[in-house]
Amino acid sequence: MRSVYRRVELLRVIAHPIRIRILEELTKGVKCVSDLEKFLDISQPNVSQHLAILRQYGVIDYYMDGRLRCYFLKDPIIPDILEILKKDYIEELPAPACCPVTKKGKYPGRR
Amino acid sequence: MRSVYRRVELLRVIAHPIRIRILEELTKGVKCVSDLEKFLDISQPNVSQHLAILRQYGVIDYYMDGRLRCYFLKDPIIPDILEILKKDYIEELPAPACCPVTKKGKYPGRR
DNA sequence: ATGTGATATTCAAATATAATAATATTTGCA
DNA sequence: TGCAAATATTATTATATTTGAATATCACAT
Repeated sequence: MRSVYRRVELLRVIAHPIRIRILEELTKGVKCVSDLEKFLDISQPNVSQHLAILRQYGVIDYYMDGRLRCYFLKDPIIPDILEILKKDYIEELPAPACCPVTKKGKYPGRR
Repeated sequence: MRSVYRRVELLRVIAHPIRIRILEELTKGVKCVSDLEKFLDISQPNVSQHLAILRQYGVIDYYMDGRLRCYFLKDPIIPDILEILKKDYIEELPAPACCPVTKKGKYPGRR
């Protein structure tokens, strides 16, 4: 069982609007830098910077096709996370049984 | 279907080692600030700051029990994310069929 | 070998985030 | 009413992240 805390780093890397868009795009298939550049509508160096970060943490990788760098998803956690982010949660979690009551002795395991 | 990008903000909020620990602890049940303070072994104001951030984004909420603020999980996405973070992924994603080949015409949907 | 297209790297400036220290607020109780 | 426990808020400082601009690299074609 992998430590959750080693994965927090991964979350930080994913938790950026541009990088999430890159990852979503890559779930659809291989993309080269200039395609991502058009899709994201940001500067080429900035695309490369984000790709470098994602690659540095093992989230993505690439292969060469001529002079194109073809990036693809590598970390299998990504599709799972993206799926959860898309999921529609309508209900909040059930509040603890004691919740609405503001009296003593209602905090389980204390007092 | 909720927008992924509204959720990126949520990811950013979660993607912090202390806040992840708080959330993990809260999956086990209601906790008050001083209990979290002991558990996390950081200053009380810092605990409150992290709790404030989590609450601000609707991730957690609290009820009062005497002078205790009893915090609990509110956003139902949290247990799902924590579960995925704990999951043990052994295999990388299958590389694209063209991957090892470094020749022209291997980038699907291009050239 | 040289030029060009595709992409990466580096640096600096702007901005955001985190932790610490100090102080304030709130609540129950004597 | 006034004190103390529990918690929140604010300001400050330190650090990290993001972006843009400029430049460098690398691979192929000529």
